Amino acid sequence: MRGNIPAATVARLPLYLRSLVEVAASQRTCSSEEIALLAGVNPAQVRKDLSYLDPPGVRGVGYKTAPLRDLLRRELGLTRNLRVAIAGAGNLGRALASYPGFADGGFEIVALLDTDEAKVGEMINSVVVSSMRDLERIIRDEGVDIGVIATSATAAQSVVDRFVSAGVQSILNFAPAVLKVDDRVHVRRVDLSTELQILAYHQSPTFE
Amino acid sequence: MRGNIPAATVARLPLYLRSLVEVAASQRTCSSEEIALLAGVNPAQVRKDLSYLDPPGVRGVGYKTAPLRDLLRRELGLTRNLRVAIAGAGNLGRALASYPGFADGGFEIVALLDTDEAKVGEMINSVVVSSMRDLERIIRDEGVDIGVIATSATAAQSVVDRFVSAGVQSILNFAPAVLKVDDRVHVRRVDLSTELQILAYHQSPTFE
DNA sequence: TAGATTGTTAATCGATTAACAATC
DNA sequence: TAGATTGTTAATCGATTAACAATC
Repeated sequence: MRGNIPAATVARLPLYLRSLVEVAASQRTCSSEEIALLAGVNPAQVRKDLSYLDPPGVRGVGYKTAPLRDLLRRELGLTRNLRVAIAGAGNLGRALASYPGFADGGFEIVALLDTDEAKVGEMINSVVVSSMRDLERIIRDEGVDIGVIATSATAAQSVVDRFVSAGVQSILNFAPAVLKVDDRVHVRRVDLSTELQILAYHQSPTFE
Repeated sequence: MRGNIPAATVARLPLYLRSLVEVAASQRTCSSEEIALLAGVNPAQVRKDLSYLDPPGVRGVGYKTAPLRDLLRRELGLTRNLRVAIAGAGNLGRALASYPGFADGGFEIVALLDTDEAKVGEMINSVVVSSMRDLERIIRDEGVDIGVIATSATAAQSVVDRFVSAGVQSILNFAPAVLKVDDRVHVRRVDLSTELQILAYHQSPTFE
């Protein structure tokens, strides 16, 4: 049942989970149509996506809200309290370390690393900045599951190489760079300037 | 020629542009294979995508680097110096205001808004924080093209409604919420906790 | 039973890519 | 001319969604 869920479906599961958390407060069951409305997708899409997970759905009634929410949490691995290290304690790294959505989702920021020794020892949202030199030791000692790259584009590749060598298999990359990694490593790219440029396209004078 | 470019193609243009800026320093021409390697996509994809733009390609030789770079800049609308307002001067809003990739891409942050009057007047990267109450006036006076939502999820919908009413047609949403807007408005969602949750999926014990 | 909604199939849609003719 | 690489077609692949049988 696992491992063959399409990537596009996996990417929508967090959206469904958010919708269910919202609905769970007031309803014991909810329909694919309600979930779809909150998630901004097609109801058939919701049913198809959920069907991969053997969901607690009852024909003619809907999905049992709380059990479906819990199923999604389990499937996404959010019951495991994953440990996150952030490389780069610049403005972005600091903002990420303080981002409430991370802690809410069961993620724990266990390290914030920077090459600037002047920043080492500084406290940001109850995480102490460590030296980038200690990256390997920290990953091992802290049992880091996920690495976040909030460094410059030039530093990004070497940092990700060190993360991967030390055993980190999941990377969230905020640096404006395309990282080259082993096929087994999962990289997700969040590229702020790319996003703005895509919006800029729709602003072009010739458009519409 | 414009307006019928597939969304998936548009989303890759910034990646090609970045590759070309890199290559332009040392090469007068470059092949689809070189661009593909740097952008992390298939060479046929590159040729197909560029073919929508009537590119400066020469069979047997490659694309003329500088003209192609400039064409991409024009197509993306980066020659227009677009004006950006950021709603929310929390950690994320501040980090965005200071993000070098924005200024580099020809985007100008012209406003940073917050409901907290204590923050009003504060200076962040040469932008003064304004009161959220003045949103409509600022959008008009400053000629804002793109709105960035860096508020809480609860405030996001009302802020985007005000942006849209005031004439902003392009929105970059960092709030963990699905915004409901008119079809003509372009919204791009950057959801940090969703990205982490997708990575978490690949960390699940049952996976692989 | 009538009404509702899931689960699933099959059709549609769109995006990716292999292949190759055009041509520098 | 031989070699290279674009531009484009057609095949493939995968994702979305309409439709409906199953069933509460």
